[in-house]
Amino acid sequence: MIERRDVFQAIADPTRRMIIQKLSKGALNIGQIVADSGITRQGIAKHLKVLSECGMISLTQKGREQFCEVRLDQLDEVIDWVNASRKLWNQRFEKLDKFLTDEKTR
Amino acid sequence: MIERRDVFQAIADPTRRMIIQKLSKGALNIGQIVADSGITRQGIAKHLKVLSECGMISLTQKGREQFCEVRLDQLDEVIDWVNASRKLWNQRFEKLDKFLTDEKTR
DNA sequence: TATTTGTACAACCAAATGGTTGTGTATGAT
DNA sequence: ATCATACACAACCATTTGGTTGTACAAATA
Repeated sequence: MIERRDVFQAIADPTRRMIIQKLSKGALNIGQIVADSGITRQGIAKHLKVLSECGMISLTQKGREQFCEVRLDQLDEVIDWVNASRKLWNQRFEKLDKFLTDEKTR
Repeated sequence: MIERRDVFQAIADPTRRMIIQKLSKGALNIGQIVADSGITRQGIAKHLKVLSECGMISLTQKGREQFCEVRLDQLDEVIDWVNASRKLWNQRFEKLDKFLTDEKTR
């Protein structure tokens, strides 16, 4: 089990998805993310570390506060993968179709 | 840590993504999935269990063979979540825009 | 019938995960 | 100067994860 750190893993955890949704509404400091989350600041910090390592968020120091901004373009990788799977799925019977067409016209 | 079993977790693992891609080209039995995967049949079986519990694949007994078929429509949930996040992101400055417009027309 | 094939089940393992508490340390406000 | 705030770092913990080996068994095939 190598430590994987990619967007798929980033969005695998419900708490991290919650964080992403919160940040989608605008940048927040850590305390604001913690508020009403039901888990400790340290717990949130760990999730932020993961999100940061995946390039899903960027952090900016501002006085004693740390502002988090989400980078939603990273989610393109997920969309791309899903679309690739669907493309394969749609092409799945093309070979058979081609074979049957050839059969008929031969 | 409650045992989560959802589509996000299903696609979090690279091996499971590989399985989904393989199955996107058409149904396969377990042996065919194992071939060239680099991991043991038992390892694959565990991943198939997860995918099955997430509703990502359906299994059909056929003699002594077990055929796996992928259910790509389950991925809609992922697409929906990504789109929802992006919508929030786009709406993020609407309130501010509205405020500025009101300011100007007052 | 004997053997190979396709699979299932159980136990085991190290590492990762998702939390916690406890402590220290800057920064900003009173 | 004091105190509250916002955070970082470390240690700890139970559970999950992603594999492995080993054993057993039913279905095809020779």
